Amino acid sequence: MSSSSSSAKFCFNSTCKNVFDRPRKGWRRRTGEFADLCDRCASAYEEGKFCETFHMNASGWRCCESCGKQIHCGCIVSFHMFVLLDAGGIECITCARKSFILTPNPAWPPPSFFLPVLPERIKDLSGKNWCHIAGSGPVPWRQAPSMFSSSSAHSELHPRLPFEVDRPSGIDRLIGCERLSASSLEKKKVDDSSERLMNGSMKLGASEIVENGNAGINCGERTIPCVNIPQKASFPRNSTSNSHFSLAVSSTPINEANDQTKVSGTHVSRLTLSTGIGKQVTAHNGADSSSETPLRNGRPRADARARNQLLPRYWPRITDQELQQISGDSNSVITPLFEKMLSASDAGRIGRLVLPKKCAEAYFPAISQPEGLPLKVQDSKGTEWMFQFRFWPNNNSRMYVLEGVTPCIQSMQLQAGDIVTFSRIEPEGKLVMGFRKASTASTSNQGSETIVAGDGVPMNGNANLADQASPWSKDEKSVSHSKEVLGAKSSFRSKRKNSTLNSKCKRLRLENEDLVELQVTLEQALGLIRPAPNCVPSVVVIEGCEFEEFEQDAPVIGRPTIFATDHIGEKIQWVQCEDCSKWRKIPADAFLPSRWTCSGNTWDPERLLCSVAQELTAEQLEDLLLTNDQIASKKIKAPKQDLDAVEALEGLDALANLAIQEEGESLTSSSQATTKHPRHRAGCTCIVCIQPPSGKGPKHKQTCTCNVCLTVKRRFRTLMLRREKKQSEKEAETTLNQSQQHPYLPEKLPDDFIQLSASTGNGSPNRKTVSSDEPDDDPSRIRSSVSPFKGQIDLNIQPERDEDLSPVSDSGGMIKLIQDATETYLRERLSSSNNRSSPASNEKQLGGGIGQGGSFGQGIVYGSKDGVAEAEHSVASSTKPVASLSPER
DNA sequence: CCAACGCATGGAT
DNA sequence: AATCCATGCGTTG
Repeated sequence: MSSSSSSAKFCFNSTCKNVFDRPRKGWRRRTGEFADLCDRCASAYEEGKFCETFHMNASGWRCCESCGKQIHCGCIVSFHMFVLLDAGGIECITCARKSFILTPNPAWPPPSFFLPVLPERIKDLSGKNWCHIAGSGPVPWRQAPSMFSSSSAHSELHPRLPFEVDRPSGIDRLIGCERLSASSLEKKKVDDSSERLMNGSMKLGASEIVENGNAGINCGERTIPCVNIPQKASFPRNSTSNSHFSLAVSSTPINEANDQTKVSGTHVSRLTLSTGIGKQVTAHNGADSSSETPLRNGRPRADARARNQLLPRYWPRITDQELQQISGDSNSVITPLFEKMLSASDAGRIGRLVLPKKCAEAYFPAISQPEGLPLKVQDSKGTEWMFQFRFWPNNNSRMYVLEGVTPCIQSMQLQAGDIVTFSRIEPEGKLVMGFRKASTASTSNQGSETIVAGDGVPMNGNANLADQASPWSKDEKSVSHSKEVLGAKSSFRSKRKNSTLNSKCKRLRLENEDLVELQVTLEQALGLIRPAPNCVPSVVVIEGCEFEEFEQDAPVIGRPTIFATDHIGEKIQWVQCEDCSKWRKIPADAFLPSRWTCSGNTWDPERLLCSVAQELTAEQLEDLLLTNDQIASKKIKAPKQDLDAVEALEGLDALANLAIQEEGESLTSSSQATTKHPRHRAGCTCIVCIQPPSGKGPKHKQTCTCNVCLTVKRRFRTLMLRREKKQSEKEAETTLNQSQQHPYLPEKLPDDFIQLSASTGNGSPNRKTVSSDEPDDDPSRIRSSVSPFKGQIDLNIQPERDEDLSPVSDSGGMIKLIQDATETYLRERLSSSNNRSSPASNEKQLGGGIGQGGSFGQGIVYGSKDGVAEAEHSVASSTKPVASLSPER
């Protein structure tokens, strides 16, 4: 756009236009080049008087909320000299540094984006290097806005920057939407800074305007451009509209685009989408800004301030698509408020969604009584839900919860780890709840996936809002069908959460990438498992229930289908294409691979392509899914008379889930524990996830010798042995063993232990049928073990926790189990003279490994059911040893 | 006995 | 060190 740089012969200062022979460097432009200024302008710039000199009459002068210093917030020259406050107003960079503000607008870019850079950026701020700030590196959202701020003065002067192009439309749109009140609009004029926020930022801006309304005006006297490094800005005054900034951004040239990206994480996605022109997207953003504030909620400005402190994890990262889906065709403007990853509790049956305090206080109605009040929330499909927004007194504080969310959660098929987003539709002010499934990869049903780039920013931001590939229609009833999710695979990473997964993290969180959107009943899951070729599964009978056990080779996992009977009474199955989500009819006896697409529909050549419509009408599908769900739930409840059996079922269910998941993608070492509870994993059916919150669910005592526990023990042992065996075999092929006795081998091993090793180590018994109390399952063995662990099996232990895993504190039999298994493992290794690992490593296995808990826990021990699941899972997919259990790995 | 309620606890930030 | 918030769990109906 403008000529400024090197080749320019005219002063870049549009108000000057002097011709010069030897340009002097001014501020850095977004392109990375420096504005070439004439001597006079350059001097002014260098002296920090540029704005004062050239923009005195321009709008955008504001006072620092802290020190009162006046700053021209409307131009590029000084854009980095201040930050926008969420609550409105601005703060000069000096004060900002002192108070560490940079709190992102809730509706803004992912923290990951800016946070890390923040400090540096601040540093840069004082420097006149725009590039650093806007161009090359992440820019704190607050500043970002400034880039787009409009300085009334300037449009005429400067050649427009690329990103300015679209603004007008944005503005129009904004106005059209009536998002901004007259006053706010007016303020905009005066108050550039507030206006220019992009996306989220824009919202901010808007809010600021509304909230502080006068922020900009306060400074009335623009006389004293207080700020530091005046640089020249060049934005058309119109650009003020908040919303538009994002648009503008999108149209920006590459460099600038990049900058933008950095500027606003959230936007990024939008920008991407709306590359060409600001679309509604923009509108959304912009709109938001205006609406977002406390005003709306009738909250005092103080609240707004509080919002500034929203934790990054709650920052909404709604994508354009999501926004569009929410707003549909309407002219509504969506203001993303916040988002939250569902915890096990949130997603459980309790029906209580814990709301981040700050978010609740900032965006939800103020409530003074614990009872709170009913809150109507619309989902992305337009369905309205009524929740009770309330709080519990907690530590002199409050804990806000949304009660009665179960139906909604189920409707959206959400699980722990999924993310719910709260937005507000403007101008109605309605709350909208969207969601983003943790898994994305092939979630065809959603028609969108959210891939998170390394930086944590959704790259193609899609439809988080659910499977509504369709524009929202108020009439459309959202129906939950667990089946719909069956094909879902998880594959996206959430960098955000990664940070919490370090070793220090005792409670593993559900990582998006690990999430499995599988919700199948035991039978469904088992039905998906078929014996591998040439493998005869043994059958385990637990409390009258028979379960196939694949001890030799991992079973084959099939794709979930829904069995039904067609109109002519013929038994069929319905299966959902992983790519297009369409449901296809296949023969009842067909067994599909876990990943199945229309192209595999060999039974119906006419429907080999995803483009071909599905036979089922929406209604039929709904019925089908509903029916399926009902059947599934019945099946689960049926055997409830026997707790143990139930436990087993649940465990197996989880196992099945895991197995299925694994088939889709290898299990990462990280656990799929839900947000905070190690026992909860995708598919977890523990008390929190599937039981009432009372905490009275059945638990297994350490001394429990129920069939479930025994089975767990046995299977785990089997798993370990099998794993070891395989590994040994592998190693044997490539390595000759040298060591005879491992110095760290326990001196004394139970006799039966050895037997066990010998018997199971060489080959798994191919039992046709085994009862849970078969010899090798003898729990007494474990109890009598010499192991330092005195505890009995406690299926409820939290293996993830170091303390639980340490010999000293171990209270769980599972630990014991692990210990035994490990010993077995070592023993076997030794006996087979297959000693490849160094003493040290072995030691680690024995002690450190266990102590670390994380390792074992992740792979094997989780609560009773999970324990079973894990073990089973491992057995089923014997090729997938638990990471930590395998020293060689 | 089950569910739901709501406060308490304690890990994480 | 304070606060947040996920989950536990006692209490109540």
